Amino acid sequence: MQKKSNAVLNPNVSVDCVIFGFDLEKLTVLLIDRGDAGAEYGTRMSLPGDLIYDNENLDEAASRVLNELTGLHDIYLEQVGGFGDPNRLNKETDQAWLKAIREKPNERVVTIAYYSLVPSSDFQPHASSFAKNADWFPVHQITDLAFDHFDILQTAREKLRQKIKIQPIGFNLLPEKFTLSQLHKLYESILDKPLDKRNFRRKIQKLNILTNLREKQQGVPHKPSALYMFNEEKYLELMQKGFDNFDF
Amino acid sequence: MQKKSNAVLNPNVSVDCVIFGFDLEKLTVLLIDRGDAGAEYGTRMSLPGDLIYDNENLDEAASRVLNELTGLHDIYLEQVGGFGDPNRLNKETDQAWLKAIREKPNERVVTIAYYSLVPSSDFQPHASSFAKNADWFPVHQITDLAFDHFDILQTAREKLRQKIKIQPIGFNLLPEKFTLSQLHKLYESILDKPLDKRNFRRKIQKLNILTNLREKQQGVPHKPSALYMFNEEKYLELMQKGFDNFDF
DNA sequence: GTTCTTTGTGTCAATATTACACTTTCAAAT
DNA sequence: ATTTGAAAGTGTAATATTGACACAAAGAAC
Repeated sequence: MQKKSNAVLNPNVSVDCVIFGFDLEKLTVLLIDRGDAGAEYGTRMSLPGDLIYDNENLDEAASRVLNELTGLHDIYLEQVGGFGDPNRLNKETDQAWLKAIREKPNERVVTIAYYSLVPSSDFQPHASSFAKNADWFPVHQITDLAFDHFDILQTAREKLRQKIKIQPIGFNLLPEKFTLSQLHKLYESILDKPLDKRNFRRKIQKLNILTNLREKQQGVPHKPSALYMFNEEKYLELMQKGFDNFDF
Repeated sequence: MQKKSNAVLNPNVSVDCVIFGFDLEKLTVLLIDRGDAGAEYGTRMSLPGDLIYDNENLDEAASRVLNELTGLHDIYLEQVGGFGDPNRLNKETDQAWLKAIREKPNERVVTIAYYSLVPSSDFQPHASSFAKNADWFPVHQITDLAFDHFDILQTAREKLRQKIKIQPIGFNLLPEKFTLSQLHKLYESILDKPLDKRNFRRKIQKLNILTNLREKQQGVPHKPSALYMFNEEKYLELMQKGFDNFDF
């Protein structure tokens, strides 16, 4: 899934990825610091993205961008949609930067945005040899980004909110073993509103898609929590019975 | 909103529109018959679409395509997403047709799909001077289309199903005055499943977004139905109170 | 053993959902 | 004028879901 031999970049179409993570407290996004001097901090940061190759489809292009940045494979990916304002690349600071990296910096580029869900534990920028200028940022702290990426981010958050009400994809953001409190916080972070603890637990338990590992957290300075796993089998059963609403 | 002066077509990006209608019985789609001899009936039909101009954004391009075909303005439009398989235009019959109409028939084209909702009464192809080769087809009858348009259609139907559970956009498919039975059938057509009459009525009435016009149908050979209008004001009130689920 | 912190649990009232059948009103036909 | 056919319109009871709410239990740190 690296750059393909003989493949040519299409000058008019790119993909951009909103890579969501969860630090067990807040929803985060993986951003790249372009490091250009002219731009202010906010607009210096951008989503990872690239022009597409002429022999790859859009999902493949998004997977590639994700893989080139993080080294990860088989990550949850969902399309957000196309963004194609004719002036989306025309901010001065963005133009300066494009001139440095693109053969044809003035081409109009329509981008297809994706979001992906990565267990933060699977990718720690500082420990990795990839992507020295990439890092996780809490979504709440982000107020501006390069190009139209802030807009893309907000749209991706909205899609994620919608999606999680229909499918329990949140598990893709958690380590394999997790506590109900972590899951609770994750739902609150995504939906951006508080959820009653007891009601949340009742509801998620009734779905019957969690396996209680009968294991406890170790070394926490308070009552240790039970650990759970997502049970894909039971989830698929549930879906077959025609379920379509998690509705938290 | 006609072709813009000095504007140039982008060879790599198009829009395609899934234009939904409702004949008061079934959900329909506006398709174009390319009329090419080589292709079988199904694959001869396509969604209306066009390459984008370099100075218009994606929504504008979709509105333009819709307007050029139907003459209509201010129509409900929603993006479905990007479709970009490298081989999406490579079926033989499609290639033959592209050679007849495009300057560069072999260019790779990524398309951004939209769906729109049109009250069928607002556009009758036969009565119109536009689009002599376009017509409404019941979505259920469609088994194949040109390019990847069948795939696009199915994705658009799914998006519409999702959307109507969250926002009462169905009114865009009905004439200004409509009966509860028509609304009922519309929901059944979109969700593709039967809904209990009494429960449907109770639920939609409780939302309190309909105005009873205190008028009756004329000339029907059975008990005439009361006529209703969608009340946008009350709908906006409802939304502000933080409502997000119609869930039929 | 005291303190701090987080886990984990139940009930009740209000609301929402589901399943289900008969009467009414009109036009058309006789 | 009466009958017929066809769709409109209406209520209830049983069940399930939601939302609001508070305190005891478990462990680590001191």
